[in-house]
Amino acid sequence: MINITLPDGSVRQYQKGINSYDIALSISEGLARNVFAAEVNKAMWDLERPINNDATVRLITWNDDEGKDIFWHTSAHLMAEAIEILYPGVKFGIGPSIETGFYYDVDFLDYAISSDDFKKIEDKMAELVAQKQPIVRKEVSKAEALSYFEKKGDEYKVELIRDLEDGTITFYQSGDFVDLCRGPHLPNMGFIKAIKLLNLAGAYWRGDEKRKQLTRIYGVTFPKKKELDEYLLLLEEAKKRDHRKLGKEMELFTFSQKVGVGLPIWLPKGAALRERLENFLKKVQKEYGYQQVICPHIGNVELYKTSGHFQKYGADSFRPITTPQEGEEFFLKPMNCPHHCEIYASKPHSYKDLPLRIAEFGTVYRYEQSGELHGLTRVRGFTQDDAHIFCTPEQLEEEFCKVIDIVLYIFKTLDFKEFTAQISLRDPDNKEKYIGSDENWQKAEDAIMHAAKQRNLNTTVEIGEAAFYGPKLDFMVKDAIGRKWQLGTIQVDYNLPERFDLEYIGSDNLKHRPIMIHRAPFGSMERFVAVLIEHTGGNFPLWLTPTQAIILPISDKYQEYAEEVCKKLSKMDVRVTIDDRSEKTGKKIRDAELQKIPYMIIVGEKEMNENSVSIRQHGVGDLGSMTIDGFATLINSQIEELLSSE
RNA sequence: GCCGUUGUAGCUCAGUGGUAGAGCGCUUCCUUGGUAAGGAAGAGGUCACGAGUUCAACUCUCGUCAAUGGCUCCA
Repeated sequence: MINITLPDGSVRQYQKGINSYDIALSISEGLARNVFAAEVNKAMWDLERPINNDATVRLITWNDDEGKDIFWHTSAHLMAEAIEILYPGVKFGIGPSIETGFYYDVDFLDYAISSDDFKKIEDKMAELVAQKQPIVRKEVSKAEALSYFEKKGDEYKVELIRDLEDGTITFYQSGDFVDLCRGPHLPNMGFIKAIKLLNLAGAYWRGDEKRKQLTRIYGVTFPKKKELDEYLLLLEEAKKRDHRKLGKEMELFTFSQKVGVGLPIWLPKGAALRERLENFLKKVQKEYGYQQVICPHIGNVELYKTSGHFQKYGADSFRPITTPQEGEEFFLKPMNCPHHCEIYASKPHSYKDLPLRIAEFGTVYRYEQSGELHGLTRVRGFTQDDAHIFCTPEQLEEEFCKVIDIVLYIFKTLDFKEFTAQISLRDPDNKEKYIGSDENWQKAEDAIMHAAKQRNLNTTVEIGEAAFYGPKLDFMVKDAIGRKWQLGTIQVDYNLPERFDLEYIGSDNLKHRPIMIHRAPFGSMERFVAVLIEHTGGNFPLWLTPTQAIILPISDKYQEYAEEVCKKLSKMDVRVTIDDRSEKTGKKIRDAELQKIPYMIIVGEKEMNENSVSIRQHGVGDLGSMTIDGFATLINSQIEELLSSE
């Protein structure tokens, strides 16, 4: 007999050699039906693998993250099996599960494959599911593994096996399809009740753009049809919120081929929205002791040689601008930091001047490969809500905390409720990738960790993701439908102060090197507005939205009164327009609702006589009538309440 | 940059080797209507661009550009 410890701490006795399925069955039949695999002494095991010693066992179902991982990983095998049957001779790369679903990289040889083939593959997968094929694990020696795939002619698997250690290699077989795989897997394919192949893309073998490009097929599966339907609905919802679509519909921004790809053009409504965001941040920053500066859009090549950016990125930048006579070279500004370093260097500093916080909405230009461009989130010209803080080592942590406070205030104001802070540290085994002394790195990393802890941030740590000049903290927010976006960033930099030879006189009357903090709470205006559009679905908060209210006269007879109301409200800082078309009220309401305008003001005979307005709220309905002043107060107090809730 | 897909009216999209279509929007007229679509008429297109095949190309082929889904990249 062996002792099995379950997650609730209870210990049960079983015959030696029992498997996790039978353990599940001994608990309940329902559990046994739903269990995929088990965590045995912290390792993931297949259900049917016998347990011969005392162990701690956690049964894994769909409700566990590991369960989804197993489910989708098995689904990748299922798809590969179907593909192998339909396209004999194809070769397989890797086929992992991903955050939602799975993919498999396939070398389709001479087969021409397109999304039209998905139906065929899905049908074959369903057919295999109906057979409830068992998935069988087999331990093989490295020699056996190599010989199998060499014989099969699959050089990708052979390459993978070469990197593995003998004695750790397992195969998984379903039907005639055999794959190199660590597992674990579902006990059989019968669990996979709903299948959808989503898209198809090129993907380099092992992510190396010099190597062969395989065809990657993405798919998603679920244990219940209903869950697939819900997922597809979510995709629909995401499509509706797409900032590129809404940005066009709401006339916020546009692109022009003649102006150039990846160069967003802000239309009046979008520009006004952006300006409100900028003013909001400027006001906050002023309270935190920042000073605004303005720098030119180009910089002499020497500036970037000093900063080191020329050496690192010069070849991948827009080509330099040269003067016709003197042969000077300028680069379009790809970041604001070197300019700001020169501002610091423009006069001597005492420790009493620090921290110096200089801020700029700085427009920068970066060459991005054409295939990278995406709406407002990846562009070639954008404006950073940038600032650089020059401080003493003693001030670093406090300054860092203050930046976190600004970011938290912004998130709160803009209703981003869920977020995590990703702390990127350097890879200690790869120190040559970074510059600066161990001591400084240690100090900077400690400062970030302490600051994050002090502000109670929910953090994740990524080793090796630091910038080459220092560690950083990036905020990842979850939007209203659960998608993750990277927004603000805070970085600690020991490098640029060194390169620009920046210094201050300390209390000891000696020269010291300041530390620089780079920070952009929004990231960039473009990216932030894009995320805001997708987060709100275009229903911006009242203080930001382009049009806060629209006046709908019941008929042309009340046009004059409508104009009077419009004038009065505008004077009280309400952004209001009039729908003066000769349409019925129902039509005007419908259009205003579709335009996502927060308030509709209906005026007719009754309102004109009473000198009042009838209000309808977007997505809510009729709010009844009130005075014009009353409505302006309603709107302005709502905004005030939100913006003063620090 | 690489692989796949797409490109028809301002927008969303049908369509065919033989004179270019719908809905919405726009203009004009009728209607003056009280909380999600009143009616009629009209304007609007080098079918992304360039070559080729053909008696004939928006349609087929090739190329270019752009958008798009990924990959790689992201100071």
